[in-house]
Amino acid sequence: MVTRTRFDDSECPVARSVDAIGDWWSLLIVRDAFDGSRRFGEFQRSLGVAKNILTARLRSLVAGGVLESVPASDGSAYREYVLTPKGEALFPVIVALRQWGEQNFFAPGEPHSQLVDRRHGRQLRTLEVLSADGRRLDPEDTAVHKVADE
Amino acid sequence: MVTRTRFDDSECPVARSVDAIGDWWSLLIVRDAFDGSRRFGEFQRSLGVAKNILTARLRSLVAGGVLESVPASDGSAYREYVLTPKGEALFPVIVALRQWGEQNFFAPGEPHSQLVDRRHGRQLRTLEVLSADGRRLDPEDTAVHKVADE
DNA sequence: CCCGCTTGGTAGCATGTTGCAACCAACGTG
DNA sequence: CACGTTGGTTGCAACATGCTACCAAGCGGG
Repeated sequence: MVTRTRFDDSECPVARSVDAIGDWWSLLIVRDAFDGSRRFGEFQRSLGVAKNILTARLRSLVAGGVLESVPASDGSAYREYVLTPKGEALFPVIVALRQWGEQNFFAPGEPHSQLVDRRHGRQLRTLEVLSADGRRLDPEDTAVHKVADE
Repeated sequence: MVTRTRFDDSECPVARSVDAIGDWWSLLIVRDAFDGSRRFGEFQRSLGVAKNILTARLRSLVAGGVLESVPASDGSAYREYVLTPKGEALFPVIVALRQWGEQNFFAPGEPHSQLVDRRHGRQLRTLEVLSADGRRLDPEDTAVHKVADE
């Protein structure tokens, strides 16, 4: 039952996101959810995480509105964990992490799982940060505009 | 001295990224680095993290090639921590987390720090996952293509 | 309906990690 | 050259993690 936020500078959206996700395991759970995992056992086998940890993480993701616990799709009495719309909105986060990993932690030609366009089976385009008028922005082209309720 | 990776499924780029960053504090350090923080004390004041933790995180980020320790820019004998190219490549990750936070954890009109285009001071466009030919992709339009060295 | 296997957990304990506070050395400034 | 600042290190207490054992509720077959 975590009520207090870990990071005090929570007017920053990045800190709130980080706090809402919880920990790295949670992020990998979300990744697996995007890949089609739904059942407790699927997550557990895929991640190799201890069951009590998985229990806690699933619960906190449900509490945070990222996952939702629904009746199993196969008609059994068990439950499944599926992404809510809020959880689905994490898609760019996962993709960004994936692309960063692909580009920085694999030797050329080293095998790794790949996220592809289902329609043509081709790799995705690398994510780009764009301005309102569509220019590509690098970190130095941006600034943090403090506060301002707008 | 962490040699072993925490997550065994490390043929997955997401897991490798997560492992390279280390923990959430590290990600907030990177965020602050994008915002212009360079000195130990700046990170410490901005994050409110214990100094021993900050020491450890800075070291592991340097070891991981995300940050680099350089002589201070003001001519003093102190050192500064700046993003390497690999660290700068985390930009989309931070932006994605920021946008997710903005869109899901703030009431409309609630104040929060904002990342803007330095040229016009306007908000950024929301990140989009695109196929090679430029179509916008939702999670269900993609699939994980297992292994395959290519 | 009963027996055994699977699923989805909980409980207890050892170990690792975090956070806090105190301390400290090197730097910088008057 | 004395004193505040910067950038740490050390030790310890508290908490989180991971492992293993255990367990109850499905569920399937005979």
